Amino acid sequence: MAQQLKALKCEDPLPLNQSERLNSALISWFEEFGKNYPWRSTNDPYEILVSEMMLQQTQVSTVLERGYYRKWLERFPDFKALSSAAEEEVLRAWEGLGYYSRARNLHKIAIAVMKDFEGVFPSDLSLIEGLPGIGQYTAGAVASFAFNAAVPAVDANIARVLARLFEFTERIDTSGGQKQLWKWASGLVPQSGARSWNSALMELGQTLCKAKSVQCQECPAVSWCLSENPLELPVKKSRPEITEIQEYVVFAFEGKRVLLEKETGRRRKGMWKLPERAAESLSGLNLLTVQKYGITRYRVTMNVYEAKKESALENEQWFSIEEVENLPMPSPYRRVLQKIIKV
DNA sequence: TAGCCGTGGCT
DNA sequence: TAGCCAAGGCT
Repeated sequence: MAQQLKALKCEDPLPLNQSERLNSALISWFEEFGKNYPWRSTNDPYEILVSEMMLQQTQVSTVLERGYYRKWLERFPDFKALSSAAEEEVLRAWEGLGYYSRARNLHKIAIAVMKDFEGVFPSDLSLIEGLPGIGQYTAGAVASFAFNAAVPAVDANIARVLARLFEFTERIDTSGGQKQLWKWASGLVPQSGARSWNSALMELGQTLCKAKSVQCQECPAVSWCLSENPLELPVKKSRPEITEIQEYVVFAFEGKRVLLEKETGRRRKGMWKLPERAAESLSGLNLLTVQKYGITRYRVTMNVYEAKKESALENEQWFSIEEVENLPMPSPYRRVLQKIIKV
């Protein structure tokens, strides 16, 4: 049967009968083995959008088991509630998930939905894709999951499955590679049942057709799969080299208040952290603790010094312990404060 | 296009 | 263990 798929490597879409048989094999498998995530048992665009934003570059277990999704929906149950929240509270609810622009964009989307769409999330793909923080994947995911629109949604899982299914040996992290994957995905997505189809394909990549391991003998698509060595696919450029850097911050605690600095740049914007200082200015101060963490392509060693008589610089403010608990703070700094003052 | 943006789980 | 990876998007 793999030969039949081979014929359509160049010619898309798949011959109709093959496409339908693959579809029904996948759907049957998904109905039997697919996991019942909370966002799979709702049609609410808001609940689905929240899950999609949280799941960008983030594993399901993190979103689910650490309670982010449930707590978010309790605190911000719909677009209206989210739109009227302060950004600081929105970021605090996102704390620990990383990529904080996702939270700021989700907040902006809620405001746009209330202001520009009369509180109703648009079902039109191009309107969805025009919202901040929503690209081709997330637009396709929300359109198909919430509205069952017959559109593809190629995430890392589906990209891997398709690259193997079609033995695609070119790089997938280029515009050409992406274009090919989306073309295959468009040809395969059924006119009715796109919601289940996209879920099933994703689930396959998540459970059987994983990056580092495969279970082809369990795979419902094995008869169609052209890949001889699935673990060698997909092909991507390797990650940039990790650079070690030092970070020098102060823990200034006076009159039961802590000095914090607000991030204003592109990185972790809107989050509060321990104030950064030049290394030379710290001589003579007591080194309280050292915290190592990674961020993007850096391996950071954070050196925390105990400051005396510190004065607030630009973007710096004093906060009580109670206030600190409600401020959004990147995980490494929260960890340090927890060690020092149990916040 | 390639670099950037966080964090934690997995092997 | 240390690198790899994850329901990506923006610039």
